[in-house]
Amino acid sequence: MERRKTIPSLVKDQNLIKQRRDQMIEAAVTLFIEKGFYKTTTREIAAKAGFSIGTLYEYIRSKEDVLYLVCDAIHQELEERLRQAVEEKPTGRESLKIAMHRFFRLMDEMQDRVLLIYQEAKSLPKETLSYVLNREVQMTEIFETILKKGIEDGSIRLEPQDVKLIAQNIMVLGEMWAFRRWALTKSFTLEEFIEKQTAFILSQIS
Amino acid sequence: MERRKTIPSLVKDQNLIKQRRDQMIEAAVTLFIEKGFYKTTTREIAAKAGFSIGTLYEYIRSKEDVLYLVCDAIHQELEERLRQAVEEKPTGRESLKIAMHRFFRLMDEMQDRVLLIYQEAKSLPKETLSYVLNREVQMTEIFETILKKGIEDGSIRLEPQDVKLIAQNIMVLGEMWAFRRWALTKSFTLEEFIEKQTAFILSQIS
Amino acid sequence: MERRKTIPSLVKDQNLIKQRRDQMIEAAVTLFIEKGFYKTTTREIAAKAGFSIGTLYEYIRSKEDVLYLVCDAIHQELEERLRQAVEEKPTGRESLKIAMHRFFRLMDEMQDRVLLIYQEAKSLPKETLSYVLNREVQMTEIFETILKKGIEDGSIRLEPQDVKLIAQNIMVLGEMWAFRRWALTKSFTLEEFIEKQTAFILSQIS
Amino acid sequence: MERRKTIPSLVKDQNLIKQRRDQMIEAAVTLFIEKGFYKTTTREIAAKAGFSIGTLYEYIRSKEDVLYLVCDAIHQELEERLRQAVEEKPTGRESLKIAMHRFFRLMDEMQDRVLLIYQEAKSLPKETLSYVLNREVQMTEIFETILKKGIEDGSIRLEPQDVKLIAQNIMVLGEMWAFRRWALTKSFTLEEFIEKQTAFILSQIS
DNA sequence: AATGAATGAGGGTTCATTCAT
DNA sequence: CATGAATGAACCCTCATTCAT
Repeated sequence: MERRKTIPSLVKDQNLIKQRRDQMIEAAVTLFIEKGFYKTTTREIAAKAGFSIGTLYEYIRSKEDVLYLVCDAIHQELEERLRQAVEEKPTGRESLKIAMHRFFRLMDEMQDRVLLIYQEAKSLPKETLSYVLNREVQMTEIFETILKKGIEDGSIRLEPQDVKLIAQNIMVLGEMWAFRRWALTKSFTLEEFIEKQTAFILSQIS
Repeated sequence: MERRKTIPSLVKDQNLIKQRRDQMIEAAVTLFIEKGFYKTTTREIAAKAGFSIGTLYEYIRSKEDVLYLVCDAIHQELEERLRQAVEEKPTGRESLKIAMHRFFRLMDEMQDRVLLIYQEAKSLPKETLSYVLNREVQMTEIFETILKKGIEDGSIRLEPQDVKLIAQNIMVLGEMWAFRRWALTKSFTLEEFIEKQTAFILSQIS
Repeated sequence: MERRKTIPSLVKDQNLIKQRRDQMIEAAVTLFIEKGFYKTTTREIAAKAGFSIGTLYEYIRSKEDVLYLVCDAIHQELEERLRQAVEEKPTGRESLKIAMHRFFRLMDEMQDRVLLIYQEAKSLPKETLSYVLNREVQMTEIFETILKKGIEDGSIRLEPQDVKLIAQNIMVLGEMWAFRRWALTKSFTLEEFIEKQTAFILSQIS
Repeated sequence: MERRKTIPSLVKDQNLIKQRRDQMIEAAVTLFIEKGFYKTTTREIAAKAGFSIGTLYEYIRSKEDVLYLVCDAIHQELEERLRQAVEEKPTGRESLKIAMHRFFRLMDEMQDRVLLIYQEAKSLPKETLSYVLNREVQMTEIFETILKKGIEDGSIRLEPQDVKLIAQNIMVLGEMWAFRRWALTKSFTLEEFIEKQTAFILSQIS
């Protein structure tokens, strides 16, 4: 499995690296969402981050590094918050219900950033890209784990070979809210959407 | 509703415009898939299309026009082929089944181009973008129509207010194959995927 | 003395040449006044003249040829109308008075075109430029002739060696109305201006 | 009144901005005189100024900015040197005499640059153009002031409403030497020209 | 460690001119 | 004689990256 890439920096102080990179990620996220990766200049990122272009390049090697840091940070947050949402409930089925609700709300809250990674990640160098895709897999695995638990405890009825597919379906239906909110909000509120999609999935696995 | 944009050309002969634009679309599709919109130069497009950069600009005003033409052409093909796939079957349920099968295979065949429009359309000027999004809506409406027919003839059981959601779910599950094939093919063949997803949707409307 | 240049044409029919060139001069004058020589394209000239770019190049060899034709036409008109204005009066002094009045009014009427030749003529190829400058000389000579006549008939008192200078002063004061009308009209009407400047010149030759 | 435009620069160091812009103005003046604004490329300006094209654009936003800087610098020098030439003499009449002499010599010395602003200023964007025209007005006002002083101290006899006209006549007769030197030098030396024109003007206001 | 001036390859676009029809 | 599609050199400008201070 692809592991997290370490972006080299000319600066030694690890705390400083973290601090400066956090600044630049925050700046870049805003700018990338607003104008996209290609139309954002490194100068703009540096300016918004509050330091000079020279300093920017002390902490990264290329503009693509910023994109990687941004994608990584978003995925990080996404995954972290999804994991927090996975509460231990008596049954896998209950866990799944809660997890899906949380996940869907997460997609709503982080809509811009979700869109960002899906639209700009392709601009990453091939090697780095595969790492980012792997984050996807890991997130899906969270649902796989819940599903398996449910199968074991009997609260979920599902062929083992279909676990992956259902997990991916959940992911996709969640991302759907981020991608198609402009169309969906015409007919549903977020809560209605969640209710229905959760019901659909659950009906699948009874 | 946004209607199709007409891109002005310096050339008057409509047949020639169609011919040259077809050439340039074909060239651009290949290049955009390979390296993305921003990393493709207008010169490369012209060269691959078989004419000079000057000629390219006789038929478009800007690079963004090429992107629009490309997105439009892909959507056009997508929609056309989807409509062809919608056969008249005795029941709406049967129609849906066939349509979904065809649609999923279409997503497989046109994977690259589907990815392309989803990743690059955002680079279109705002106004043009809304036209492209509208094509999405129109495609979804094809499934809505089938669903409604099925409700009427009793072969599909579904609350009318959920028609739109199910239609969108179908679309999303189809696009899923284009977006996540790299992950899905590890577990399923296209046919298995189709079988399962169709069953998933049908189980929801029985 | 530089003589009028003949611009070669691929077309043989002299009447047609005159007709087409008149069309293109009229179009070009408007466009050059509006946007200047460099910002006007040959395509625009052809379009405004009512024929195709191909046809344009049947009657000239280069864009500079159009500029020459335009400058020549304006000078032609200028000189012609100035000569018409030079009436035979009993004394040179009277002739001068009338001629100046007419000349100043001419500068008012043809302001745009006068400005045009003074601002764009410099873009002519060197050789052609000297011909255009020569038209200036010829116009000045009109006033020289009148002055000399006045000296002879005693109505004008002026050292012969100063004839050229006074003639040029008259020209310059006239062109002044074309160049500085934006400032002059704040203080004077055309008639006031003429009155005063004529008096100014006449007072010098009494 | 239009005030001086500030051209933004990406560089912050004000001294550096002045230094680099001086270099670029010097280079541009030479080139513009030689080949005109449109036939001079930004690369040529950068090269002649001694830096790269990238550096050029650190100090200006567009080629037109260079033209503005050039026009501004020439006008600046023109006005400065004209003001220096305006010595305090006992009478306005004496002041005027001296000022005209100096002004005419200035026109001789700066002939090329005077021609340059008169022929290329029109290519400035409208807004900027009006600022440049205003410099003209300010220069004319120098002569207006002297004339008024002469009227007050009785050394100049002139209707107040004609002050502006005479001031402009002086300007025009001076510029005449710049514009028509090619014709005038056939008959006069600079000193003769000055002598005669000064006498003409003075005879007007006695 | 931070700065920001300098660089120049490279991109999108224009437009005078040609030439086959 | 007229047309207008094709050409490509050349232009202006951008911006990621470097490096001396």
